[in-house]
Amino acid sequence: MRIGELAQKSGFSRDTIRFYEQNGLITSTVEDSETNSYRNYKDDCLVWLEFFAGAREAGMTVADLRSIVVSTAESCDREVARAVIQRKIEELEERAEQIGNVVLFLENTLSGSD
Amino acid sequence: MRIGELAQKSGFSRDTIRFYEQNGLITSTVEDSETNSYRNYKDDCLVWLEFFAGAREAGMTVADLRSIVVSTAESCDREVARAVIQRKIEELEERAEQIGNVVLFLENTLSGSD
DNA sequence: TAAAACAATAGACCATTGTCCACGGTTTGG
DNA sequence: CCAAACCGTGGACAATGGTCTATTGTTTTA
Repeated sequence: MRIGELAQKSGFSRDTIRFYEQNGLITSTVEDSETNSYRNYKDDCLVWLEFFAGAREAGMTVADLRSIVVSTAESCDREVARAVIQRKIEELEERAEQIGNVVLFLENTLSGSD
Repeated sequence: MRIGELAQKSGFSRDTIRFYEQNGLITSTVEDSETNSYRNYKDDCLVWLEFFAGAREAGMTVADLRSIVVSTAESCDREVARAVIQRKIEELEERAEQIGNVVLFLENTLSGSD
């Protein structure tokens, strides 16, 4: 599919998709046979983008996402991928714990304001 | 206390503390009686900074923190403060949920890579 | 009392994460 | 066939969250 369709389906702007592609988060192909230079995106780009949306919300950076994408690439060692992802999971769990602490602090602030 | 002590105790750099102060996250006083223009920070600045450290980790922005600080100021209506903080708590809980989703996706990626 | 350590201010500078714009080429609908 | 809609590229611009430097003044300490 072309970028417009991918943008529409994923909810990201074309600019953001190009930005992500420039940063190695997704890849596309350009058919030599074409007279244009339009990029073609496969369905798995959409799957990744859907993941990215949640992951960014969850506080992962573009660099984090790139490390995950790279680690899951064909060429990559399964164990390496496993380690990278496991590390990210741990970071997220730490973050979730931190959120719990902050919520407690805020709830305490609320009850203390009585 | 002065900025150096606050920096040492809080773990933030002096620059960051000044940045936070410029952005209304903490306040200080300058004694007229002093020959210098050194700022004095009260103990509650340290409490706030400790909170900020966790809150930033949890994904809250400086603007978020300012809204909380402002809402808890003496001059502010208790109900307004309550509403602001309650809203932030909800945002954090949404974020925590999002993190849960991302972790699931990643765990799925791991098991799918077998 | 002199050097070292500390402080204030202002402004430059940096990475991150996009967005917007101008320009020129391509495709598509009517 | 023509206009509208689409695409690519490159570069400017912006907000966020700091960091670093230069300059000048103050305090501490040996």
